[in-house]
Formats: sequence, C-alpha cells, structure tokens
Amino acid sequence: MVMSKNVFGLMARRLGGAVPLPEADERAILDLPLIIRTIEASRDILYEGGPSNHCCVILNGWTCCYQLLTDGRRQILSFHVPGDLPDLQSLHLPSPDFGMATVTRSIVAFVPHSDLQKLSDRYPAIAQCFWREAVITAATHRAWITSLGRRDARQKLAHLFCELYLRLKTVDLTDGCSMPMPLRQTDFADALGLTSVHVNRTLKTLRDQGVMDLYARRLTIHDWDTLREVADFNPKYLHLAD
Amino acid sequence: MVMSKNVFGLMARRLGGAVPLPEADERAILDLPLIIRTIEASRDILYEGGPSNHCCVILNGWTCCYQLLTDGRRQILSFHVPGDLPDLQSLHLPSPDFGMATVTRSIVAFVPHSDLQKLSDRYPAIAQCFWREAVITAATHRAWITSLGRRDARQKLAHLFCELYLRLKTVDLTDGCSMPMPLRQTDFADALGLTSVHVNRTLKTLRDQGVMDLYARRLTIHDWDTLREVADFNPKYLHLAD
DNA sequence: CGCAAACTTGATGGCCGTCAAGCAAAGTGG
DNA sequence: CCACTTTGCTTGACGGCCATCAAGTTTGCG
Repeated sequence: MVMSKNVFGLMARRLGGAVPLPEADERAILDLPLIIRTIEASRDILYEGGPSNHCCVILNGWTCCYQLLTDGRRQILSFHVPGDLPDLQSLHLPSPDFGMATVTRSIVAFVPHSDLQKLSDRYPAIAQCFWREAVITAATHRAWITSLGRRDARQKLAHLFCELYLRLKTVDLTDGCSMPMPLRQTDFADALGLTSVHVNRTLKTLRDQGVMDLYARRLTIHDWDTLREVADFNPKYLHLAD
Repeated sequence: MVMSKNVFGLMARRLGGAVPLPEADERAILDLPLIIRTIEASRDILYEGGPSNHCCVILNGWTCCYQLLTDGRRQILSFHVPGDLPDLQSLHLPSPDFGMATVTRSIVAFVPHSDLQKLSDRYPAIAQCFWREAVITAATHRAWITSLGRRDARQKLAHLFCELYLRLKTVDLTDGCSMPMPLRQTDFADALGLTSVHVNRTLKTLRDQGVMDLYARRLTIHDWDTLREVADFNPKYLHLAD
C-alpha cells in the first residue's frame, strides 16, 4: 500500500493550506484507516439523500458533484481533482444534498466518518482545517453563483477554464499551458447552465480567436491574459497555497 | 442593554441547530463582548477584499451579500434576516470574497474575531457549530447554483420566495401566509441573474395566476403548493430546526 | 409639494434553447 | 481486423426567453 502515504501527504498538505499542520496531527492523519477503490468513469459515488458514512479523498481522476431537478435536468455544482476532499460536509449533514459521480475512471480513498470525527475531536488544529475547507468550498460556490448569474456563455467557459487550470497546477497536473480535460461538452453545459449545442458553438469561437484549444482530451491555453480578462477572473477565492 | 440576552439567545439557538448547546457553552456565548449598531438601508457593512476583524449577527432588518463584476454588474449571493451570522467565514479568510450591505435599516451586533476564536478554541462544541454553519452556507449556495443554472425566471422567483418564507418562519417573522418583503425588483434581479424589467413581468404573471401577491412591501403566498411545485422546492438544504 | 426612486408597460433584438441531421471517434463482438 | 453500436462532436434552421431601450406612472420621503 505504497499509495497510502501519498494520500495523506496530499490530505495533510491540502488541509494545512498555507500553514503546515503540527507533526502530531500529521501523524494522526497518517494513521487513519482507509479503503482505496478504483471506480470506472460515469459511476455514482454518493447519492443525494442517501446515507453516507464515509468521506472521500480523490487520489486520481476527476469527479463532479451535482443536483438533479425532478424533470431530470442536471446541474453540476463542482468538479474535483486529485487532492480534493469533496464531501467533508457529510460529517455534519447526515444525508448529502447532492450526488457525486466520477467523470473519468478514478482512484478514491474512503475514510469512515467515525474516525474523522475522532480526529477532529482530538486535534483542534485539524478541526479548524475541516472548518476552513468548508469555508473555501462556500467561496468557490459563490464564484460559480456569480458566473451563472451574470456572465454569458463565453465568459462562463473562460472562467471555468481559469479555475480548473489553476487548481490542476497546484497539484502539478498541468504541462506548461496545457492540461488534461476529460470533461465532455455536456458536462460543461450542465456546469454552466447552458446546452451542449451552445457550448459547442462557443468553444468554436474561443478556438477560432486563438484563445485556447480543446483537442484529444487536452485543453491548451494559448492566451492566458485574454482568457483571464474575458472571464474577469480573480483567483483569490480558490485560496491556493501557491 | 436588554437586547444582548436576546442576541445570544438567537445566536445560541441558531448555532445549536437541532441539538441545544451545553449550558457552559451557552454561558460563554452570553459573555461575548459585542458592539450593537443601527445601520441605515443600503449601506455597506463589509467590503470585498477589505480587512475584517469582526463577525456580525443580524438582529433586525435584512442584509445581502454580493459580488461585483469589473463592469459594475452585481450578483447577490444570499439574503440575511434576523438570527443569521452571515460572515463567520471571515474568521478563516482574512479578507472576504464578497461585500455585504443592508437592504433595510438594520440592527447588527459585531463580535471581535479574537473573542470568537478564543470561544471556538475553548469550547469544541461551539467550534463544531461554527463548522456546521459553514457547511449549511455551502448547501444554500448549492441550491442557488441549481436555481441560477437550470430554472427559468418564474421558477427562480418561486424558489427564492419558498426559501425566504421558511427562513423567516423559523424566526417567527411571518404572519400566516404573508411576510415582510423589503427587496426591490432590482434586488430580485441581481439575485436571480435577471433584469428588473423581466422580474417585473414575471411577478405579474405569478400575481395574475393567483399564486402570490407582492404589495406594500409584503409578500402574501396564496397558493403554497403551486409555488412549491413551480419551484421544485425541497427545504432540506436549509437544515432548519423544525 | 416636489423630487427621486421604484414600478410598469411597450417595442425590438439577441443570446441561447430546441429540433434535427450528419459525422467522427471509440468501444464491442464476431 | 472489420461490421456494428454507442457516444460525442458539429452544424443549420428556427423560435422563445429574456435583455435592452425608452417612456410614462406610482410611491415614498424630505
């Protein structure tokens, strides 16, 4: 289980944010029991309203959180990449208000609620970090609210690309100005409140204007400054360590 | 200072959620130092990016949190009514990612970060409650994301009315099927990603269909079932005590 | 009473949704 | 290795929801 050290390295670094955790706390994290599973693409990990007694850490691959309307339409709430802890909130809310699914085949570590609860009870610094994670989640949601409410299709796409690029960069998954992009046009549509047809047309204009390129499941950003300006993007909300 | 007991009664009840806090914790809350101020309508309380060294409790009146785009457009992120703690997050994030303003003239209690931090360090149950508040804030943001992304104007308005009615009801500010509604049509527009002109037309159809009425700064819901059905509203995300 | 803010309504247009069809890519099984 | 199927991408035609612009009316407040 070579991976497990890796997992909690990721987790400790992510939780610590700018300030690293005390050694004892890090060790306690390393001692957490965990179940590591590989999950195929497009599978549900967590069901809205269903019971939940584990939290998960994304080790590899991409996942998304979403809500369904009764008429079957889907709204994606967030995307998650390696290092993310997408459902820490389930420690407090017995049944989640959203579903989570894999986008790509993913490797996910599951940690029982009971152990995380003990951890947060015994190590106040970790409890603070959990709280901080929730606060950052809310900040990210706020950025999405503003995108959905006040930006047009072009600006929405640009904003999402900026966010994903920076988040992937902090976990070292970018390669220069390009990055893996497993999302389908329907995923963009469901995240941005659009249809896939319109996403397609809008991507074409961004491509034709040389701002970015999306090919073979990779996104290449040719003109970061323009992308950022189109999106009116301010990375502060992500609270990345840098 | 008759009000201060009131304040922390509100605060303790809100923080406790379903489970009331231990007595010692409640007492500690009652001992918090605080500054109570009355603030006129349409004044800023908190500035995006500005420093922040207090958290606030809304005692009376309505406030809203918002973000501005560089072109001056505004997106409202949430509305706050008496009993709410809109900026607990500022304990963790040095400079807020949103501004906050009064909607009506409001009475607001300010508590220094340092005292809240001490409180959360000494009383783990309170720390948990603060964390829980952040988690609920995120859940509410998610409900807004879905509204903004996937509902039309009519459904958005219906959803917002459902949310506000239930939240006001838990703090006993409704009167049968009616409630105060100080929001202007431009406020609805900025919250729902619409223009005030379109809000006006959409309100008219809801009124004409006898679903609700908005008159003299009061909202009256004539047909809750229809409103709820139009909105596809599920109150679970609010995690109200009830 | 007078002014400003908010509400109302009409006309017009654009962004984006819907419907539809064809194409490309990727996976499956014989 | 190649039919076959499935999934995703692309493009066109058309229409509707909602934005924009503009003008008039009502409400609220000093």
